[in-house]
Amino acid sequence: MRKKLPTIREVAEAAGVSISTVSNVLYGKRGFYAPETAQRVWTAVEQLGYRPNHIARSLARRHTFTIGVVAEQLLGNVSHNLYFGVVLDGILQGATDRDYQVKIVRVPASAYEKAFGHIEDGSVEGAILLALPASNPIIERMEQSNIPSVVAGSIPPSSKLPCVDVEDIGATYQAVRWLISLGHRRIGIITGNLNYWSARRREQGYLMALREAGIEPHPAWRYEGNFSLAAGEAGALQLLRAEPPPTAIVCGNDRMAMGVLHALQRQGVKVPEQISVLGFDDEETATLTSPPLTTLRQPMFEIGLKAAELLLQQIELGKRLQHTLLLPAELVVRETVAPPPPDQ
Amino acid sequence: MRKKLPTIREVAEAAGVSISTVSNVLYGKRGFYAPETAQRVWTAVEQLGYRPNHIARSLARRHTFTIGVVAEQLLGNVSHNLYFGVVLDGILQGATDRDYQVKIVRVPASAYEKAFGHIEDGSVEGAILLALPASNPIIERMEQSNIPSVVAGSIPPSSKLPCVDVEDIGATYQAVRWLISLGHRRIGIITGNLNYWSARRREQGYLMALREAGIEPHPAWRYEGNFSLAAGEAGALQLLRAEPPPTAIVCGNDRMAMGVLHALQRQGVKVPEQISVLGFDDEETATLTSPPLTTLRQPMFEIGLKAAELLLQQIELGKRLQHTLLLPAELVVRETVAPPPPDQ
DNA sequence: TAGAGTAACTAAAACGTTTTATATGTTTTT
DNA sequence: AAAAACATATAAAACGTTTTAGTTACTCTA
Repeated sequence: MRKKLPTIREVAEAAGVSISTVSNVLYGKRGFYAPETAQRVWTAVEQLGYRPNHIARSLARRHTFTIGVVAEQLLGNVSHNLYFGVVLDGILQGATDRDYQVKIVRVPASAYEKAFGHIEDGSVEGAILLALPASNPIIERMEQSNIPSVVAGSIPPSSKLPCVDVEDIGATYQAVRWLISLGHRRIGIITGNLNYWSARRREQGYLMALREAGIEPHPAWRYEGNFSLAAGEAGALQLLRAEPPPTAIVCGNDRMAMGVLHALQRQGVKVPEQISVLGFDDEETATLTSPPLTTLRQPMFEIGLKAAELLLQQIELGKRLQHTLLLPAELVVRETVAPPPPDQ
Repeated sequence: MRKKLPTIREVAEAAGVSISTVSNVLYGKRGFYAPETAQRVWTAVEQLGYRPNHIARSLARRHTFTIGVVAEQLLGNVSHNLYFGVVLDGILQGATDRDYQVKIVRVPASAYEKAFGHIEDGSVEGAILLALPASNPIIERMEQSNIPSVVAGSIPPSSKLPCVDVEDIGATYQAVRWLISLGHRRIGIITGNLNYWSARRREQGYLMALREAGIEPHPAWRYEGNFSLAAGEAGALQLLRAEPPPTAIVCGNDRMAMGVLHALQRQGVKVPEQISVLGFDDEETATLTSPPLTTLRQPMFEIGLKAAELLLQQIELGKRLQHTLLLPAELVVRETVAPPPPDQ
């Protein structure tokens, strides 16, 4: 079905020159050619619709101009909502800006060896590990290999790989400090899936702020969720059963915060009068909850963009940069946070 | 930085055989080898950690085992919410199932020629056009080329390309018939961005049902949106100003339906008592609106999966299949639709 | 007027594979 | 004992480029 693409040989023939001439004319630089010759080459190229074969070029130049993106899954049960899509978009931007192409490989933990093959088969000059859960063996595999790599999002702290992420700890720490300054003392947390280090880090920031204020975190104020709506609802119900219940709930992401809001509303608990709620991400629909969600905005697109840039830098410099870039999160104040109700 | 990967030549040397022997042993089939020789090859492979270079193989076999995914952007202003991510996940699934790799190329309408180069450079055996707006010149470009292609989602009806999509027209038609059967006569619509044919088709289904029931669509009951929250809000406000206003509003997607719900609530309009609202997509958060959104569920993952399968079929059969696969949408009845209020 | 220099172009090697055609022994058949 | 068949292995061409190292034919220079 597919017509064979014209090759450089056919162009050379059509223009009555050698193939080296074609190549040299096409990419300038080497050698000097008579304008008339160059013209003949160009018209032959035009006429045949010639386009250099990327595979052959890659082989000859030992340069594929392609990076890989490694993700466990773009979406699924552990709904990281739109995170993957947006970060990926940033990566794509960063790569195409520098004329790199992007191959994406899905790495189910169960088939990581096969997936790793798609990375280590010479088709890719480097890879971005996109928000992988700590359980995925591909992380260690990539570390051992000497393929230039950058992590975007969640990364185990043990990893030596350069990384671009949001400033989870600091952002949560600051936000919880703010809650404390409003008068909250009983502050609960619904974490994301702890298999993701971002979830752990957000909890860490929360704990830092609590400890700093001399508040002992209470186990009944903690629920281990998984970033899903349902986890938010379940978590809210459980935290409500604590005696006394928390006056504020910080959530590992917006999705769970929405679940919390929903559950609280059904229980007749007023937000923010009785309980304050804090999200993370700033999804588009965070403006739509009632009341609108106060949350920490994560610069997803930029994470992808910067990760791509950092990777390309490494590739071009030819050495591993030990670099960690933490982008700030922005506190977006809406209406789910207020001072706690007066104690009775 | 990156150690050179071991080549087949080094393996051959280590095993004391020729490179043809290594290749033949590795991929079985051709020739017959003494078990002892084969063993030597395998251990050499093992020891050196040899992995065939995908680029070189592609060149030699005239087969890249790679497909391209062409999208304008994964997300952005025209927030197609999580659509791209989920469909892409399906594509990835379908491709990896058959051991194909996936290259993804972003095609801003402004730079479509350059992007097209990434597809027509021989690096890809076929392409999936992912939910492109009609305005993107890449569509026509792909049609003219003879690269096997499949459209996933939105496609202009003029296109001859095989396509996998949700059954936009039928689903909307049925749903609007249902509204009519409940007693609605004044039914409004907030369309998606008409640059996307899916938006047009949904409107078409709506019009079919209206005309069939002898209802003349009223221009004041129509708002041209763009799939965004804000468009939903704006649309609702405009439709409310009609005299008389519609008793039901069908929306081009859930995002806009959420905007509608929000605006209606602010205006003190009761849903579904005074106005019914219908969405499209069934996002996870559709359960969370108040009241929970009645909507048409679109099988996004499956669209991607089937598109990939169809493309691989075409590639392997070597001919263009003139196939259009429309997957059914499922009506998910929640609480935003009810019979219209009695006329006064 | 020989050598050096230069302008314009090209042959051939290289990239790392697959695959076709062939070589080299050994065994079996006639 | 020659021919055929078989088992095992390999040389070399091919894939479509880039790039290195030339070559050829002029034109200067001394």
